[in-house]
Amino acid sequence: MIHNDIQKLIQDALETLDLHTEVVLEHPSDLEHGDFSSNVAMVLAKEAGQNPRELAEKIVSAIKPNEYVEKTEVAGAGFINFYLSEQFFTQKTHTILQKAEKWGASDIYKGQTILIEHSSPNLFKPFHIGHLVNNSLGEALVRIISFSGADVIPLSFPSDVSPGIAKAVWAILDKNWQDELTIERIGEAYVHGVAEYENHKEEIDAINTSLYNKEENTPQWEVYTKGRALSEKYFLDITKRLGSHFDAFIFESESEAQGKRIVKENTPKVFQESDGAIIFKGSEYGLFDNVFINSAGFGTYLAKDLGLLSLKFTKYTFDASVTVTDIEQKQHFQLVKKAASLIEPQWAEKSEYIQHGRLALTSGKISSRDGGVPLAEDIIDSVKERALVRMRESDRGENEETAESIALSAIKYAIVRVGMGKNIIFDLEQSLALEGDTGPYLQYTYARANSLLEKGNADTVAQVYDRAGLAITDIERLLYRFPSVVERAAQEYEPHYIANYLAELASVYNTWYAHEQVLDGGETQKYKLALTHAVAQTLKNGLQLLSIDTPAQM
RNA sequence: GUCCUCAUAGUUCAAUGGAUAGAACAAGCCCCUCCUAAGGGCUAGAUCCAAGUUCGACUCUUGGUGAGGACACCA
Repeated sequence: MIHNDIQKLIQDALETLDLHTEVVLEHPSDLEHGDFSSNVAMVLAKEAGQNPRELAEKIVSAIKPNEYVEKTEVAGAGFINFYLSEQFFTQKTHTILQKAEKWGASDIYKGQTILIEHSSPNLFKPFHIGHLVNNSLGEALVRIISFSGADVIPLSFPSDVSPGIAKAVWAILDKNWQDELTIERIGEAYVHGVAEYENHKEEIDAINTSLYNKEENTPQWEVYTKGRALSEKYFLDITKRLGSHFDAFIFESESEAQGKRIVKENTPKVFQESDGAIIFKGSEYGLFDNVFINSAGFGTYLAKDLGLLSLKFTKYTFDASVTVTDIEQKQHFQLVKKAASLIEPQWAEKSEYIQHGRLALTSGKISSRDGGVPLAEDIIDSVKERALVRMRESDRGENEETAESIALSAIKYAIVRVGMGKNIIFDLEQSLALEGDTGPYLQYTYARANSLLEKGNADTVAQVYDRAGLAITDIERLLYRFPSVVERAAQEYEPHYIANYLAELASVYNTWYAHEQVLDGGETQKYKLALTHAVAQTLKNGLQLLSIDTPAQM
């Protein structure tokens, strides 16, 4: 790795000067400042009693020459900047083309099995805009961590028993929809049930009890099984449309039974009885008290999540369990994890709960079937329509499949470009635009590059070494960084590093494209095509990690 | 009330304790008789407030202010 090589060069230089510190090496934020930069001189200046710039000069003159380093210079307050050589970049372009779809992969998680839980639906409730956030980030993490060498098991945890479901089931019966049930009607029924709960409390609670107890051969059970099947199919359809698949499902009904058992077995050791319910005194650990088993005898979502955690361990063997959820559940999971640690320490040690921000809407131009939160499908369809309009206006014509891919890319990219913890403001007009820092911009850049490759006979580029005098481009200064960006995203569970990197790469390439004619028939054409190919490959691999397609044309 | 997040151009987001805080959208202007104008170029515009730590703070600490969330039988 070039990073380690340069680190070693500095380390060796420091030793000859009898200086000792950890060498921090980073990419300067500005490409003008070189390819790598170190602040060692500034760190050491005080204890060495020297001016940072003078010390930096001394270190620089002690650095041995290296074939991949063109020049080393002192800049700013005492930074030592490294400029890589033409030879390095030329070889790198070749490496990228050789590695092809493996370019950017690493083995940092090699030998590890990681369970990633995301996109857990509430059956009987529609898949709305919030689920899009969870799915996009969850799916990106699945792909990134898997590309980094882990064996990933994507898992979903559908809620199939809850008072909310009882409300929907009651409403279906109330509206007499059981014989002609559709997914739309289930959505409407849920809204109706919630609204009518206070007026039909006893009936609905009775249905809830009967569903928790799995009382078959009742009208509600029949409606429930029918609705549940429809809901599951709907979930599988929408997640498939979004590009996700799951290797495992654990249902809440199962985790509720398991969680209840564990809570009872650990009362009063870990849990206490209080007002007819069983609670965990989180307040003794700086958290808060809350109910695990309610006074009706059913596990709450705390018991369900505890049960889920234990079921993961009985069903699978893994090194880490990662759960992707909304930030509003942060304290909920702290409580679950604390209780788990008191029962079986490894449950807590091996589990990690990561949160993404909440999603808020600014302008709500998209119609919503239940009048509240916009549904995932409505949003996708509405962006897709925009893409189709754009296609009609251009001379390349309409393409249904490409429009779908563009719509998904606009939505996913808007979500995934933002850092994990932060709330996401969805301005449907702006976030889902098709221009600027968007998914379609990256796809467009790819399609453009692809078009050049087709015209320029790209088959030969894999053998290209000779840059025919072409000066080092900013494109190359970014390209070789891709694997380290992926690695950082994988280690920190932060897909947005990849999104931002790809946007920067695309921008630099587009600038170059506007000033340089690739297919000029001259000496440099081959290398320029090789570069184009390397950019296309990097965009493709990176977008793939974000679950965004790269249409050949658009 | 207690606890947890967050606060950067008009807007939506970037920025491993580093250099002149970087983009995009919106605004104004320019570029298709050359490879995809969903593109490129130029102009203007920001770190909530106050202390502190540090050679260096958007970033760390403390105290404010503002927004969102969690806090007993919904998930």
